[in-house]
Amino acid sequence: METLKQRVAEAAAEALGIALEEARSALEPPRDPRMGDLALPCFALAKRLGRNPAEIAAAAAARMRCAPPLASVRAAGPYLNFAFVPGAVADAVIGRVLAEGQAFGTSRAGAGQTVVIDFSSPNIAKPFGIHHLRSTVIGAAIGRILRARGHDVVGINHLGDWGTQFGQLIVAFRRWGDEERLAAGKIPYLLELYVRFNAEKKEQPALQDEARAAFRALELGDPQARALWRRFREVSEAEFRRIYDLLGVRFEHFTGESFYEEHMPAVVAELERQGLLVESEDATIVDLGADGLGVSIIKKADDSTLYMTRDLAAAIYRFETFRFSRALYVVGAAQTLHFKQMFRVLELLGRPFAKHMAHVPFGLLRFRDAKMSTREGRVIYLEEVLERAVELARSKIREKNPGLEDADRVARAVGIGAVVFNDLKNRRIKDVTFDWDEILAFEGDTGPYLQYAHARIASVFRKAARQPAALLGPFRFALLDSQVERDLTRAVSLYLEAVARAAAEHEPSIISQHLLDLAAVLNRFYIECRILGVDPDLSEARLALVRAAQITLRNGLALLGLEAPDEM
RNA sequence: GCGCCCGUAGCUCAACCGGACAGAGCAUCGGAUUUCUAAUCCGAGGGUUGCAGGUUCGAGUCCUGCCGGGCGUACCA
Repeated sequence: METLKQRVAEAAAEALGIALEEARSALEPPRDPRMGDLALPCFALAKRLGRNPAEIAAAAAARMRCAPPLASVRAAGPYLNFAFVPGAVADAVIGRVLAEGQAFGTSRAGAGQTVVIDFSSPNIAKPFGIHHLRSTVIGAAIGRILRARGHDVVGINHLGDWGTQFGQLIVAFRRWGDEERLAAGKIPYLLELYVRFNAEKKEQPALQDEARAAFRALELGDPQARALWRRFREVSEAEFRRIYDLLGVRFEHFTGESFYEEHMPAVVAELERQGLLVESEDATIVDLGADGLGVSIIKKADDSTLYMTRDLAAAIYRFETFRFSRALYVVGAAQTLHFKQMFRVLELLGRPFAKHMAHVPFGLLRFRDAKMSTREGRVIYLEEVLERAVELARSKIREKNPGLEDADRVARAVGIGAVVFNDLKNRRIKDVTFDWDEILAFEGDTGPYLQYAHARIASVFRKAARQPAALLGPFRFALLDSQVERDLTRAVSLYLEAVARAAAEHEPSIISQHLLDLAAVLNRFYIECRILGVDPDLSEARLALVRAAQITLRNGLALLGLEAPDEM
């Protein structure tokens, strides 16, 4: 495809009298594929020459020699549209996809660059709720996308395992807790204690002081407090790992905030040494008023730390450990100010790597009845959502494909795929409203829709009793000149661009949207074109085409964290 | 109050550096299955892109103001 584009750029540059590079960068795939394979808008040139863009396009079209692989050059208003001879695009793309297989879509663009991604990061002792899905799934997808671009990716789960809330839990457990019930009830039991604490706090405000004191003791290393805290952490981690297994999410580092505890004093001392610390209202702060960022609290009035202190220590630690060229924080948009403050404080500390850190925000999860407060114990467990989705997938399989071997595995892939894709489908900054019907949908723009398109192609190969690997060519791609066939070829070739953009923008939805488009064309093709039982050359060419589309779908789904079963 | 984000069809959303008639899914209605899985496909209706200005050859996209919603705004994360 690149060489085809190069050929057009050369011809266009000559006809228009512009630089080759200019022509190259101006060439774009037309929005409507019926306009051709490439288009060159003449607006910029028209402006420079002070002439009408449509005239320029018309004149250039008349002047251009049109030799294969170029089939036609047409001026359409201010656009110069190019179409290749039938099969030219397929020749350039399909063979490559078949040869590269699961490497199709990967590159070495980011080779030698380490990217650390902080994502998921749930709080221990609390349920892994549906609201943790976003950071987990978006962060994991960005990690896989960057890895596909050749980056060294370090995924870090920055567990919320430190802070006043553990003081609360320690107090609650001492007052009302029971080890046996903890062993049996796990996180829901811890949640129960947490909820009770928050309820009783309303009657006895002194409890909050007690909790603060308990956290203070924890920070000072009180053995009893430590032991309880360790217990909470164990219980939580075991449950989190189970969820990550279901989602297929892996971390290179599974270290919570507490890990940075010992690194905090040095950071505070350095802030002090550089004269950045100010006492204010009994707390210790960095004043960022000059930057319009308010104040950043480093230590509370009682000298205990906050998450800012820990995040600063973590950032420095991560740079010193990984020498990252980029550090990403996949954290909700509500924390934008926190990260702006943090990056600024690091700059003030004279850490140049601050410029290579970025907050990758995403929109809030909201609920229709707006009463999903963890403090009140109203939570939707992610595991429950996943289980329901898998159960629904299982019943669909019973209905549509009763003989399916491996139905359990497929039900898991499809059910979980539906939930995961639902969160990656739209631009991450959009808020999402939790809706059972939507998250459990298997039709329309959904994960199962993509998986279905993939499975249909696998089914064709089964029917033909052909091993995809035995598809050797040469192929007569010139036979693939209907509109759907060209559209499908185009959708496959545009995948590369989608991955590149998704990586650059840290935006998995660009891939999601492209795959939806690809699957839609593929399904349309499937209805309109017979693959088997037609002229042998045509059949081979179509097999190659759908195989390429299938590989592309599978690779894209893998980047998003979805499996692509061969049958469903 | 101030700051940031969002506002596109009844609902949920697309629309790459501003560019060719703003596209999908859901829902509604009507159709397609002796042929490779109907978790699919085809068709129909449905839009003053929140409002008002501005910049530009050209604005859903950029700028200003306003309206609506959300989040944040000192000892939670």
